[in-house]
Amino acid sequence: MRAAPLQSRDMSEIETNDQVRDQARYNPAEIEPKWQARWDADPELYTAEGHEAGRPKFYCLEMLPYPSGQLHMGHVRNYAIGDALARFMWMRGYNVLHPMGWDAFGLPAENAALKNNTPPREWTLKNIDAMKKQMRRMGLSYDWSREVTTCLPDYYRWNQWFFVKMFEKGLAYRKKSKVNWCPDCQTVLANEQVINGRCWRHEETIVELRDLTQWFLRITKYADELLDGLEKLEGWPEKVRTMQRNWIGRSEGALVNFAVDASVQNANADPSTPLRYAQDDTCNVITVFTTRVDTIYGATSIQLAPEHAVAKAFAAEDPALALQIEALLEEQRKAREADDLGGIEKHGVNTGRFAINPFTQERLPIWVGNYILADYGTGAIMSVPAHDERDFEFAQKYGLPVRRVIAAKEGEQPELPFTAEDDAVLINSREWDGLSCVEAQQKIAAFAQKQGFGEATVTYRLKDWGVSRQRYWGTPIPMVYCLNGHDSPEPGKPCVEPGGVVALPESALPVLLPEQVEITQEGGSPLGRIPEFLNTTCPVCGGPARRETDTMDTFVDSSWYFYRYTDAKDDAAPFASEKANYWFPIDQYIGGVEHAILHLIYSRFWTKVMRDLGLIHNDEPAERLFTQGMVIKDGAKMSKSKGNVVSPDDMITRYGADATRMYALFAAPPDRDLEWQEEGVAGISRFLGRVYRFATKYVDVAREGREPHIVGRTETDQKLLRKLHQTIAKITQDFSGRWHFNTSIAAIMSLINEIVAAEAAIDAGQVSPAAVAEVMRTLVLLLTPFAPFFAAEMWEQIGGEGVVFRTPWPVADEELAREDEIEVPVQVNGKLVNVVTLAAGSDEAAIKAMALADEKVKARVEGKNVVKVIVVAGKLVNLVVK
RNA sequence: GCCCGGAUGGUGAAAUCGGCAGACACAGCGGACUUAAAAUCCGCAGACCUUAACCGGUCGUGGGGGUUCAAGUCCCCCUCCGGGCACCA
Repeated sequence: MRAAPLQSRDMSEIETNDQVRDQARYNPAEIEPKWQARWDADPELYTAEGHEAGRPKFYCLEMLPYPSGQLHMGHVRNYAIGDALARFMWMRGYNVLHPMGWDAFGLPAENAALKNNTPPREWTLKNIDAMKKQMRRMGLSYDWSREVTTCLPDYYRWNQWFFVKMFEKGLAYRKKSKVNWCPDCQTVLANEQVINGRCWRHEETIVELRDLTQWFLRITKYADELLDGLEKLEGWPEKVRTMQRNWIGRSEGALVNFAVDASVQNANADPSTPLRYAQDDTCNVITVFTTRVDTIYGATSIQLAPEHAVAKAFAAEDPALALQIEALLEEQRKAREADDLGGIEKHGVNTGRFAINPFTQERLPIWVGNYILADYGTGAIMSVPAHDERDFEFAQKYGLPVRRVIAAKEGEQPELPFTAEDDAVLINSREWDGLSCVEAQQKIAAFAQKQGFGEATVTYRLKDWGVSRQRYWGTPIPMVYCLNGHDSPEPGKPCVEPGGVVALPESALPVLLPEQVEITQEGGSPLGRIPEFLNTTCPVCGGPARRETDTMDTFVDSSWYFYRYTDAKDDAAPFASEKANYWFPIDQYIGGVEHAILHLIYSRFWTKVMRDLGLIHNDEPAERLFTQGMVIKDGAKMSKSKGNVVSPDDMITRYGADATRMYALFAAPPDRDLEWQEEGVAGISRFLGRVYRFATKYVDVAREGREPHIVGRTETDQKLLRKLHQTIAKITQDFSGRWHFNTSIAAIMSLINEIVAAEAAIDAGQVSPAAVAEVMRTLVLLLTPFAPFFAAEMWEQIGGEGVVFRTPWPVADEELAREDEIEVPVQVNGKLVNVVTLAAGSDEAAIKAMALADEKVKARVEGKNVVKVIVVAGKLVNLVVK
């Protein structure tokens, strides 16, 4: 399918066909650059005003892209949606903030540096330039005066500022732990960046676990607030809220201490030892986490994760056991890599040791199980086979006793394991017998706490956010390690303990990323290889110090960028509170669902931290969130590897930006996946051509008709205006409701079909110029959010005043839109028989009479009894006959 | 296994509150214009049966049941596709 030939009218005069010569061709290749040049020359065009504007504000935001250098169709779709909304809101009289920026730190710049020997900064800025050109070419209404580029010091210095603030509040801390390591990225990843055991950027790459000391942000401190806040986010898709709920994974339960049996080992075991976690290395007490402490009388063994400290301690004294535990560990590791942790068969080893149930004083065998996760709860459980499916499976396999402690409902004999807890009642639990499970959970936990060997607790799946990255192209973490050793346990050696870590004062910020750096394949904190960067002085004692060489996760950048838009040039603060408080929360955030638990949970956390720092008032960043569907080609997501990528530039060259954008909105509702079909873009281009041809033909009529003369309306006038106002109403409604722009555009097409059908009537003088003028003027306004170049050109041609997208959105006149006749389908026994036409507003009796008088209906009813007549006003009539 | 989506003509889809299923397009077919083609304009178009043709009829929104005067839409069961979570104690 080729585009319409981009020839001018002059050329077509060579043709002999008069009709072709009369009709001006729609030529986006001429129109779009012309308007783009005018708009680019007017930096004020899309500038959001301050709060003094006196109009209601509207913050419309699309997720900022990574500057890869190329827009893809997903971007086009995302921005076409956002731009339509922003333009609509402008026309509705809102003070609109519609900014754009660049998520400009990250690994691809380093990879490109290796490949092309181009410094990351240069490569990135060049890409930004190229993509900005593409965006301008698309005609997007961004306020470029607020552009944010996260890799520039005027932005990332505030990342550092926030980091120091968080450090001071105890929200940023260093700890050694098992972390996810991507061998491809050569760096650590946060939990959220590991998808099914693989790197979020490398689908094929299995993430390894390494023990490293890393910086963490205490997102878990806000776990409950992040969870509870989801309830109030009614403008967010339920899907995203559910994903975040799952991710936070709040679970109420209890910790209980089981003393390791002193008669076998550890004579000092003391059941009242303070509660401890698996990571601790003393081993005379095992703390288990359970959500079913009510079943504690049914516990028949203790199960430890293979990595549990107590298991390790036992292994240290027993080489055979050590080998077996090592094997279990290896199994877990393999299963994790195969992404089938749930699939491995449960088994374990008996350590030969015992732990004492503090409620019964019973000795329970201690096992190490391959199904126990070290990183959830305490890494140790009490096994209650009667009331837990996994424990049951395990107990069956090893012949461990199964002891029932929950009664079934009366009359029921459910099989074990019996896991229900609703109105079930305890048995075989001594003084707790007869209590409901829920009651028992509370009372038993309270009792354990009173006795000092347990407590009620809450655990989360959510872990603190690991933000250290062993990479160059990111925000330097603004911390130093004092070599003088003040606060350090061993003077003269680098401080690695919390006491020796020093945050840089605000005056020392930003810590600039050095430009002259050798990027190597190995990664691994290249900053450590630059002495000028590494060596510094301690801001506390003035002695020699070493800088932190890790950089921050790039998700830090995107966690608060949208606040910076409100005050992008501020060099005294990340932003002025007053400005952020005017614009926030974001009224509409639009982006892909792939960020549901990455960016979207981090930025909610960051907002809460900023609120607690007193910078802002809002609890949540965005009032409403919209997640658009993917762009598909030949049934698969567009990707280089599948070779099904359609280039936006190519589309724009062939069909124009307007047609490309409009197709992205027309081909499917925005929340669904969209199959890209080039024929469809050609169709939209044809549609615009139809409008163009019609409009240019009646330009003079439209101009003349602008003079208001009071004349009676002809019948065709009425008809056209009715359709026009119905269309206004339809589109206005689509914008405020479901955003089904596909139907909005269909409505405009339908309107054009009717207008073109009336062409003969117009030529015959049966349509008044005023009506033609109103129709044309309004039609152009309706097209503005979807095809801004086209609308601007048409607006100019028909003599519209001012800038088309600052012209008020048309208001539907209900009176004009009302049909004077209605068509009422008549059914007999639910089957359509005929459609009768009658005056709008006819009462039920009139509709019924009309229906019964219809010949076809009569024929159907002949000789039968009309049992019932259902008249639905304005909808239909159904006769029930026998 | 659990939790969300989704399944409608040859294709993308529409039907927003239970009321004419298939709007609007794409592809296709027929016609007009043209020496011809492109472009453009007009028209046809769910499937099947019946008919020379008109007329007419039956079926039809993944499958099966139900509620209702009336179901793509509500209820129950099932299949398939996409996404999320998953030995989370």
